[in-house]
Amino acid sequence: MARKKVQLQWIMNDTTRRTTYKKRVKGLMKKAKELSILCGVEACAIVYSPYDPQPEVWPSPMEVVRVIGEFECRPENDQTKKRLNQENYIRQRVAKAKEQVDLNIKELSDLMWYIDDQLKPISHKMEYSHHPAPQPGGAVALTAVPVAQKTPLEVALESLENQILMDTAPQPRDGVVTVAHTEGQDMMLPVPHDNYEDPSFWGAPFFP
Amino acid sequence: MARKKVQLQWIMNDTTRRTTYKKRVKGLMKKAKELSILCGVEACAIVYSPYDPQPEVWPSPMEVVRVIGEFECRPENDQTKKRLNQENYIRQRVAKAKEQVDLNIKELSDLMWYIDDQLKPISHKMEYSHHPAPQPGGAVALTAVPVAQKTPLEVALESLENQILMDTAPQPRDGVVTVAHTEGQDMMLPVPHDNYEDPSFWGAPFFP
DNA sequence: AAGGCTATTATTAGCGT
DNA sequence: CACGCTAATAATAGCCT
Repeated sequence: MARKKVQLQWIMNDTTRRTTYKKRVKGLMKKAKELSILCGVEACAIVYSPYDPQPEVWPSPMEVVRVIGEFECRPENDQTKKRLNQENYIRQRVAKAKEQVDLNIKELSDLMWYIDDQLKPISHKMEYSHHPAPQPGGAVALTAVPVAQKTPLEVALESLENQILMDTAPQPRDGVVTVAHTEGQDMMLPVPHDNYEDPSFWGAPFFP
Repeated sequence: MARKKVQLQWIMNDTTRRTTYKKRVKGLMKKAKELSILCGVEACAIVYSPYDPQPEVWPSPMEVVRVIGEFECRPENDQTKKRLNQENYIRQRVAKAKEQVDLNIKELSDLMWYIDDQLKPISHKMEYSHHPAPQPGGAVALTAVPVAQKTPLEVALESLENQILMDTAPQPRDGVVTVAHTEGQDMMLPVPHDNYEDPSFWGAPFFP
């Protein structure tokens, strides 16, 4: 839709096709995301292509599998109607948001724990006292201190972030291969990060 | 995209939401079809909604199942693991988690604001002083108080939750039909939480 | 190939029927 | 509610770096 109207047919030129693919996949995922948010519906999209080793998906591989499951089982879902109640809605919202926050905090904690673990064999002499291994679900907040303007959580997060980055940046660590993952909900974030190309995975080096 | 720019957030008005849903699902499917034809790639889209007993799919139920099959069988591609090193991974993880937490907190705040707004016309006499409308990005944390064992955030969340439920439960509110939608970001966490069905949900009444 | 940058086309929000 | 009609916004093809 631009400069020239394009015919709905396979694009012969390789470069053009690839470029168009990249642009449109992005646009499609955005549309899916918008539909989901605007109308509060579940949705998923999958696109295979010779341009990416992994299929492009939305909202995430995991969610796709789940949504797919529902599709394949296709049982009458009158359950959806049960949600159409304001009270339940609110309850769910609160519960979900709470879980999310807890999970994110736990993630940070575990992440730090993992980093500590990774650092030990590298530098036994280091003083770790400045950032004791976080206790699942607690350590993060414990580092929080009263500060004007900023919330305790923000302070805690910044502190945690600084520690992690400080501990990590200095020494390059190989052996543990990792990747980024694509995220759904990106559109929610003002920051640009739609370009992560790799789906999830991470064998799970640190979660028990 | 028309007449007026719409914010990326759950549409409160039932009629409007349904109308938008119908239009956008159609548009999404069209986009999927175009992408598939123009670039010669396989793709599929599934959208569940309380408006249709059967999910909206493209290209066809049968094709969807087939495409899905490929996706589920897709083995991990080790090449993707080599793209990023530990440091970048960590940085991204931290940034992501931090953003998530911040967003979730803001969501709770806005949710409370919304509830207050909804309650006003119902009970003007109520004393809202016990839970002042949250200030975007700050109120939640501000309600936190030092408590042993629990983190300030947990306390704040519980407090918020109780207030919301307390204010909501009593009076049934209809008219505002809602549904959940699935969100991505789950894949970030190696911890098991496949059971969360509607993470974020409610677009973002707060994102600029 | 990966990003900007428009000129254009495509999509669609708000209305009216 | 489903449709048709536009005004506006959004997506993006073709170029250039």
